[in-house]
This record gives sequence, structure tokens and C-alpha cells, in this order.
Amino acid sequence: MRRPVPGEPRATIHDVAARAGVSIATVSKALNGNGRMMDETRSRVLLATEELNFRPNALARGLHSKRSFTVGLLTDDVYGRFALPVMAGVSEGLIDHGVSVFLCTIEDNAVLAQSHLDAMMDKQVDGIIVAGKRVDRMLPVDLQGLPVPVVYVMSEGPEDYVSFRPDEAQGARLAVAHLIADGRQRIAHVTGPDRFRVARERAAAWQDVLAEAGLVDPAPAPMFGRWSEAWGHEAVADLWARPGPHPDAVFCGNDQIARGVIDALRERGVQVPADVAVVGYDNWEIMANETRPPLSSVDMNLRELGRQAGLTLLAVINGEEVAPGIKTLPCILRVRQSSGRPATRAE
Amino acid sequence: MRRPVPGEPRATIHDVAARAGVSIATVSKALNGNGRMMDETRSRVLLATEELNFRPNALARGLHSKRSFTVGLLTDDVYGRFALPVMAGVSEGLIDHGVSVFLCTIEDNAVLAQSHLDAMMDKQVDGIIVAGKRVDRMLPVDLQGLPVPVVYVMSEGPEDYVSFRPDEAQGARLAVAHLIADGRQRIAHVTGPDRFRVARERAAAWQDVLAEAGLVDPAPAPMFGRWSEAWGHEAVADLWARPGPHPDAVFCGNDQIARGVIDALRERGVQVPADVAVVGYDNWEIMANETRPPLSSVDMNLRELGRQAGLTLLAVINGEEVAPGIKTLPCILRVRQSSGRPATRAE
DNA sequence: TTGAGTTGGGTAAAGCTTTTCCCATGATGA
DNA sequence: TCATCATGGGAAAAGCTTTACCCAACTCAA
Repeated sequence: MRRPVPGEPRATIHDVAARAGVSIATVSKALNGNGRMMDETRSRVLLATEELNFRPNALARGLHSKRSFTVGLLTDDVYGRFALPVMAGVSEGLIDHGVSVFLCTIEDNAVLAQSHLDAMMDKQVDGIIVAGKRVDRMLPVDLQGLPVPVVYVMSEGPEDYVSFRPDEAQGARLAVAHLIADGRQRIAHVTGPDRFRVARERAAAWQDVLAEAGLVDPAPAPMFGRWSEAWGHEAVADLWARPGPHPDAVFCGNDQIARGVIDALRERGVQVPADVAVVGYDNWEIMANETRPPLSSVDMNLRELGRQAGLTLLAVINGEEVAPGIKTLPCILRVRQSSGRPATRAE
Repeated sequence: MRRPVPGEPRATIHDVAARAGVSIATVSKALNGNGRMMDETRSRVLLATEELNFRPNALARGLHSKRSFTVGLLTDDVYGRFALPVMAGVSEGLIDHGVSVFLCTIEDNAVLAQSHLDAMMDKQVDGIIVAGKRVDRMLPVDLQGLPVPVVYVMSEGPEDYVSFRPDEAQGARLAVAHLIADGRQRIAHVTGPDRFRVARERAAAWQDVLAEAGLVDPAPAPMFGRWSEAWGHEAVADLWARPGPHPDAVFCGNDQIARGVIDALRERGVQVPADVAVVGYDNWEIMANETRPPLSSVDMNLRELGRQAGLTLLAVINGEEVAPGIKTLPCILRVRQSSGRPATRAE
């Protein structure tokens, strides 16, 4: 294995000082803009810094300033498609501030989780971001009483912490309003298990919008089931077996269900979107683009969510006052061909 | 926002020393098992350590030892499903050694990539792992001549580096051998664009196994296309439009294609697996479980791949000799119902 | 009793940066 | 000419740990 030649170790501030003919204090001040010195001295230092390709050792700096410019990211989403955009957003938001992110994927193993946490604390992280995959489940590790601030994203922390979540109600309203604007009258809702809070929230919003539009005849009930395509199939079979007029739109709790619904409709010869419009949730592109026709879907803007969580954590670290509580970010609707007309953004 | 009380800062080695009534050197030696001292002294130190909940400051330790117990993980896979299991594996392999992982998701932005790299070098990472999403594309950043070792996983580094890859040929052979063992005679191969090296490798292995089994009449050609379901549909239309007997099995380059193939077959009334067996690649569970019937697929064992990459990097960091070159890990076949008979593991 | 060897533990330096003082030097005003 | 002040830059400490080295006290043998 190619091992880097030991070569010269990284230049230190002493090397720069020697080359510029000044003391290390002057170098430090020149680089950090503190203290006073002649312009000529400053530029001599800068030149030497350049020539030696000097960059300060963050360990030493952190030791002194008690700021490591490092945060930890805890997630329990190992395979899922939610955590990764969030992480990317966090990383993106923080890198401009010179902050690096420790990744910890912990599953249900509390011991492992604790050892990750210990490792991070040993490394003097300035703060921690928790990116769960479910709003209503906590990670198997105690984050209270930690000596550093903690921000939650996707999942929800204790009341006195800051949490970032997509605005599920707004996202669902967006979808349903879009369907109504498209002229749909009988909008069914097929979603995941009702023990998932997001399923309940989306269903409630769906009901609200229908009520506001006066589309409550007959009074519809959300169809809770599973987060799977198979459930989408079953739900269609169920809906079409009912007496009375069939739905002319289905709002689905996620894109997999929507996919099942679309496939089931096609198999029965129902036209999408002519006869029935379908809207999904998550805007999971790889799935939404492959349905026939491509699926309209609510995008939770996860990357931006992560970015803001990162920046907020940074603000807290810097001592700024940040009000605790749940911050929500609006979802956006990505209209494709499964729901007829072009984009509607208003809610 | 709940901000941790400044409270007592973390206990330092001085606090422990004071409490145990010894010098800091003795504490250090007691904790690290160096030096000699009376058992009674050692246990007094350990007790004080316990009572104060002392853990050494990794920054200070790193400053001294020039080992930060930190590595960087670079990936360009922001949404994909490949990088995350790899990352989880890396993290899992390293945490037991007290090593934490910096996550850097970089896309095509070379400037951003460089600033991530700079940040990591400033933080004195002991090594770097590159987890690309494509074997045949490099990240937009120059990793040569770095003062720390670099290990590649999924993607492939320069010759004199260590790279970890799934054994694509073996994986493909596994799938095809399984189909042959199942009695299939006319096994088509539908895969992604031939500019992807993995597509070519899998196709070559497919051809080899067919040749070895004497199933070369008529001489089959791999069908290169796209990595999408739509391509699976099109490929079936193409295959079934050809004269002569239809295939009795299709080996697909990924699970999405396989899904398209299965759907297209069902739509034509072809029974899977009775008439045609289908095997996919990636074992993307969320996809493989939702095909009807559930899809047999080759699993690349990405998590283990990541774990080994992490451990290997650690070995190099520790100065162990590791031969450069490409290390492959065997794939395993996950047999579901799309390919008839129960598991075959042999190659 | 003296010298050497052990044993137990302490002192101090190193690792790199930032920051607080502090000291020259030259200029200015009286 | 002397006191004062601003300016430019340096010395040193702090931040926390590890480790090389040293010293005191004790044991044992001659």
C-alpha cells in the first residue's frame, strides 16, 4: 500500500515565523487579524504562510479555544433515504464555517450508541445533531444533560430543545389543495400505519382541507395500512369494491403506496390522471419517476432542513439566543403527470 | 433553546491527580498501563477517575501523539443507496478502536470538495476513505500526495492504493449459475449502459458462465441500456419480438431493471418464475420485496465492504504492511420467489 | 557500613496555537 | 532636554496529555 512519505511534517507556526523573520505571536496575529503591525510585516507573514502552505493545526487551536469546530451527527437510519439528504444538508451548511461533521450511525444497540457518544465527547464536539428516521421514536441513548447543545432534525427532541421538522400538515394540504384545484371531488387518502405520527398528521390535514372545501359527502375516512406498494394495491381493491362512485383522486402517504395505487389502477383499466389523479409523499425521485405515469409528490426539502439544523446548532454554540421548540419547514409539491395540471405552489 | 449549564468543565488529569493524591504523570501511567507503581496507587487513581468521570481530552492526546483517532470519509453519493451501508460499515468497524469518522458528502463541486479536504487535514485526520458511487469515476479532488493514507471503497483508486470492491464477476456468476441449476436454458442479460464498468463486468461473467455450461446457442449478446425500470420494459418487448423461442430466464443488471422486466412479463401474461425466472442485482430490499413475485437478487455486502475498508485503513495507519491493489469481497445471492428454487450459495 | 540495584513516583518538556501582557523604539510636546 | 505616548512586535503562559528522565528511599549483598 502506498504510504505517504513521512517527508516534512506539516509546517507549524514556528516555521512561518522563522521564514518571515518574526515571532510566532506576530504570525498568529497577522493570520487572525488581531493586534497591530505594519502592513509590510503582515504581508511578509502572509507570503511565508503561502510559501510554506501553512494551515493552523485545528487540534492545537481547539485545545486552546475549547472549540473543536466539530459536531456530531447521530442517526439511526442506516439504509433509509431520509437521513442521507439531511446529512448532506448539515454538512453543506457547516463546511463554510469550517465545521466538520462526525457521522455516527447507531441502530438499536444502546451500548454501541453510548460508545459513539463517548468517542464524540472525547473529541470535544461543539454540539450534536440528531437525525432520526422517525418523529416519534427516540434514539437509544440519553442526550439530556450533555455539556454541549443538541439539535434534533426529522425526529423530535424534548420540549426545551430545538427540533426541525418538515411541515407535514402544510405538505398534505398542498397536495390535497392541488387535487381540488384540479377539479377532483372524491379524494381518498391511503397511508401508513396510524401508529406513525406523520401518518396521523397528514391524514388530519387531508380531512381539514376536504372539510374546508365542503367535500365531505360521504364523510371519508383515511385508510391506514402499511408503507408498502402492496398496501396500495389492497387499498385500491378495497376502494373499488365499495358501492357508490369511485374516488377521482388518491392522496397517498408515501411514494411506495402511490406506486402500488397507480399500478393497481392501471391493472383495472382506470386511467391516471384522466379518471383518477394520484399524489404521493416524499418525492423519492427514483420511485416517482418510474411510475407510469410519473408521480406527483410532496417534497419535504430534507436537505434544506439539514442545512438549517446545522446552522442553528452553530448559532447556539456561538451563544446566540435561539428559542426552543419545533421549527417546521414548508414542503413543496412536485407536480408530475399523475395529477393532471401543471404546478400549483400556493397553499 | 436549552443550553447546557456551563457547570464544571470536564475533569482534567490534574483533577484526578489531586483527588488521588499523586502527580499527573502517575495518573497517565495508571490509565495507560505504562510505568510501574504499587497496585494500591493504581487503584486509587482508577477510583478517582471513576468518581470524577474523567476521560482524556482527545485533542490534547492527539496533539501530543500526532494521532487524532479520526478519519475522513469522502463520498459523492448524496441520495444513493450504496454509500450509506458502506458508511455504516466503516463506522462500525472503527468505533471499537476509538476512531471517529468525519463525513463529507461532495458532489461535483471541486472547490467545495477541496474545502472539505482542507478542513479534514486541519483536523489532522489519520487517514481517508473514499466511497464513490461509481467504480469508474473519480471524485473531483486530488488525493495523491496527501500526507495520510487513503483507502478506496466501491470506487477504485490509483494502482498503488488499496481499493475494496464487490466481486462483480463472482456475483454475476452466482446469479447465472443459480439460474442454470434451476434448469434454465436461455438466459438473457439486461443491464445498464456499457460505459459503466460494472455493467461490462457482470455481462462478461454472464457470458462466461453460459459458455462454460454450453448454453451458447444462439450466441447471446448482453442488452446494455439504462439502469431504469423503463429499460426493463423495453428490453422485454424487444426480446419477445424476436423470432425463435423466448428466454426462460433474465438476469438483470440491477433491481430496477429487474422490476421493469417482471412487470412487463406479467403484463404479457408470462408467469414468473414458472415460465421465466428473473434475478436482479443490488438486493435493494425495498425494491426486491415489492416486486411480484419478490425478486431474487445479488447482494454486494456493502456494509462488510465498508467495515473491511475501515479496518484496513486503520492497519495502514498503524504502520502494518498492506499490499496495494484491489481487494474484492464475495457477493451473496438472496433467493426469493422470482427464480424458483431455494438458495444456492455455491459458485 | 557502603555501594549497587530496585522500586515508586515526580518533574518537566513537547506538541501547536492563541492571547495577554510587556518592552523597546521613535515621535511628540513642553 | 526630558517626560509622555503611540506603535510594533516579542516573551510567556495556558490549554491537556504523554513520556523521557530523574530522584529519593529502600533492599540486599559484600
